[in-house]
Amino acid sequence: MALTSRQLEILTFIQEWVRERGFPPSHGEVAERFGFNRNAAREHLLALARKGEIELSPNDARGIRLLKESPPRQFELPLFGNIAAGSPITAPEHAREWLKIDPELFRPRADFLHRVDGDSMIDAGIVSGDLVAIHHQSEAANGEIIAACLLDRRTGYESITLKRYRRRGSKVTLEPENARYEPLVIDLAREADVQELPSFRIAGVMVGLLRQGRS
Amino acid sequence: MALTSRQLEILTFIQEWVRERGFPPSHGEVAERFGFNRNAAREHLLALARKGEIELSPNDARGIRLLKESPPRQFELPLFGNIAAGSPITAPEHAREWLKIDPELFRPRADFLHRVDGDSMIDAGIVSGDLVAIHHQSEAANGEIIAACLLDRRTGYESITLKRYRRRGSKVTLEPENARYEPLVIDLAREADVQELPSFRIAGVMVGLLRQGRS
DNA sequence: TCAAGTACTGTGCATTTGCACAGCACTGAG
DNA sequence: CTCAGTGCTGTGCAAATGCACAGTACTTGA
Repeated sequence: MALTSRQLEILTFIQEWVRERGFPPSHGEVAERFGFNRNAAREHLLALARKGEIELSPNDARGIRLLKESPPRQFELPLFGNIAAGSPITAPEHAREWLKIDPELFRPRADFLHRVDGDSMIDAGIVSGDLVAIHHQSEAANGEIIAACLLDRRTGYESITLKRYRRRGSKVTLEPENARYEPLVIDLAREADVQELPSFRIAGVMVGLLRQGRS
Repeated sequence: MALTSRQLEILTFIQEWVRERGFPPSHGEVAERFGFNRNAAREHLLALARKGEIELSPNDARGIRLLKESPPRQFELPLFGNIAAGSPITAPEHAREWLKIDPELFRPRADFLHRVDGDSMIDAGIVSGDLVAIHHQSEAANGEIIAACLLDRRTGYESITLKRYRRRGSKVTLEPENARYEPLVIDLAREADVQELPSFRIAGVMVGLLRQGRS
């Protein structure tokens, strides 16, 4: 049986409510949202139940179950910007936004996304604006693309850049994938003593890429 | 913080309850299940909230949101291979596999994924093995990257390739993004009469890209 | 030994909630 | 014209619900 436009409005409201809060609204909350009586809300719910859209559990507060499109609560991944103050830059609180994407889509699991800025990795097929999926780990194998976390000692700000990682002894090379850019060389031994060079740590390794757009 | 065995029991109970009924249990229902006081249930819920397993909405009946575990059903997209018999190649039945990814992650919505084979689009940052998200539509603007569906009249097989689309009058050019490859030119006017050239249609336009892997 | 955390019982209370019953106005089909 | 269905208002109530406060008992790490 087809829904009226009013009933569809109410069904949509319930679906959104469940997605945002994890539990269904009460009669009163439906009524408040649409500016009508609690009993009107109840009758709408009964109508939606008659039409097979929802199931009502009698006498139970918020006893609404969505039947058709099971509320698609999805996995989400935090997207981080380039710069953040303090430690650690990849804490969930610093997330700019959350994208609905299953972390298990990547192997190993992705822990966060990082938006690429610039063309320094273009020869690896990574263009500006791409979202790189990162698995959080503090070590990497030679040749892997990593999210490197660089600390500017003067300002105290951390920034994340994508680079290909190579290490020989205490010398770490962060290589761009673009002939027009120079590799960054960091000596971990010197780093330990002197406090002048930008400190560096591995935020994670690249496990995938997401591009949103037509080109 | 780790959960105690009792807390895990209660968390599992809530998860099962939500899966079976579509809404969370009340304090009293938790208490009834385990045979203890309503207030004991409340304290368990507070503990689970402290430990980040759930989120409690104050003063709301059944105001429990499950944070960690997410119910199974997610949006999925069909992944098509390169070659398929008969028409239409992008029918869901022909899907090789389904990936858990939200179609609404892309704008406009993605309808299917296509695995890229070869390096003909490398200058657009699309490498072999990438999964290209395609929005199903039969027309495209000049300069857009499309999934072109080519029909081999001799064998009757269709194949999908990714190309940049340009049209001048009845002449359609499908351009690779790699200097080492030649564009494919199709004359729709001639196409209509003669039956020798490979027929072509637009399967959809590219709306995004997904790469699974470290490089 | 002390403090903190876990794991309960027990009481009481203001609010919320589902639900029932009584109406009213409008619409579209038979 | 009638009837069923939709879409509301308004009142009232018993039960359910979250929550605060007061206790008790056990365990565990400092």
